[in-house]
Amino acid sequence: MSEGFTRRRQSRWGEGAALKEEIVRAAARMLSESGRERDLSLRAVAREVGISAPSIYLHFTDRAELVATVTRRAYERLADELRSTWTDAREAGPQAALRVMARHYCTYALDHPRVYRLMFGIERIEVPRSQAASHPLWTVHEVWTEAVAACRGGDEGPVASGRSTPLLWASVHGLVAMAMAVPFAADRAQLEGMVDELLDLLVAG
Amino acid sequence: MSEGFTRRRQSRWGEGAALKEEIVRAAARMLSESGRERDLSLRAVAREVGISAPSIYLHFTDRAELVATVTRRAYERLADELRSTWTDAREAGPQAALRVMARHYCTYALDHPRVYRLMFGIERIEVPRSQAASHPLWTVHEVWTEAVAACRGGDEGPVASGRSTPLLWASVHGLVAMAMAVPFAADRAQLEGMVDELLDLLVAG
DNA sequence: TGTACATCAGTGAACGCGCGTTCACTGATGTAC
DNA sequence: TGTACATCAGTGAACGCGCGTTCACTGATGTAC
Repeated sequence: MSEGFTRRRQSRWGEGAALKEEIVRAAARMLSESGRERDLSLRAVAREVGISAPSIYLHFTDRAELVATVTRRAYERLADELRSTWTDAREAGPQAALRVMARHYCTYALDHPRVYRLMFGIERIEVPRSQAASHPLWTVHEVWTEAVAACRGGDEGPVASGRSTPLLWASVHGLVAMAMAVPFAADRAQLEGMVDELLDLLVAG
Repeated sequence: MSEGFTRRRQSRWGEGAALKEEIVRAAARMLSESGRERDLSLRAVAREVGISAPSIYLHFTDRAELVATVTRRAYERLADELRSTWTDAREAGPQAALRVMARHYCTYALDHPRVYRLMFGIERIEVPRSQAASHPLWTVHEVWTEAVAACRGGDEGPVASGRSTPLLWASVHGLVAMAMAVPFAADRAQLEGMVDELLDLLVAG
């Protein structure tokens, strides 16, 4: 708290919660953008917002709660983007819309690798059974399910009915995750081609 | 370096390199097993081996080099396991062998999540073009390619020839990575079922 | 067989770092009279 | 309109932690004579 650093103005009475919003947004921004920090540190977030580190404790019980909040937002945002992409492309027919949506999914992942990693990185954050049903992951799942269902029309299709969504989603995830894991810059055009091919095979037109 | 802690015996002359091997093995073990540490720390590895932390610098220039060495080993080991699985199952026919191999791939990932994450986590470690060709990743790729080629026989099949290996591998990766990312314990039987289904579609029998 | 010396394989203590978190506090904003 | 007080929104300094890394060193193992 010393040198050229713009300190945030204190909120007015009753508006203390505004800071909570600023904290979450700053954390999300830091993950999306440069993300200089190894992970997401309270002190770095505080610096970004222009407050002292302990102020975060006015709104979050600990680091884990902040991370959980940011993660939940990320799921919701991804689901929103997918849904609107799909809705917008809907008039071109379900297959085409699904294709556009899957591409958008990849773009989102490639554009926000740290955020995507927070959601789908290989590091399970166990959750009690009671909370599992309300996990924000399901909002993303729901969008995929709707899109896939619209394509299948009835109950036929190359994949058994209950499995087609997870199979499709996980496969697309695999393509983009592998592209991001491999130690060379991702070739987006090639990735798109493979996603298209995958869709052709899994939800035959 | 204080309490009940068994210190390693010093190597004899000319056998200093033995320690290097011990360090790498300890690091790999720690990743495979409990992995209490957030990541892999030099001090934790030193504790495990029974040496002082600075001793690591006798064999590695820095932390990054140790991690790189462990990672390279992991790729090689995965490739070895896949190759021998495939070879062993070969007599049952290429399709069946590929299936067994893909299952083994999933088992490896589920059994060594931290190691798998080191190899294929969503965190690109950029590498200069010159080293890209010799990246240990290719040893794994090679095994998949051979297995897929054996299944396709000629040039026909549902997927365009050059893409079938990456498509298949990345999709299987997606299934297992998603199973590991989701906040509930993975259901191995269900995963196997999906892998089978995927193989049926991508390398039609 | 004994002793001085070279070399190898390591160690202990310390550095500065950023971290999550706690604590007693300050200062700004509002309210009662 | 002024003043004492309550309450809210935040802060500064400190804690203990484990980390990667550097440095000057020690002690064991071998060799020359």
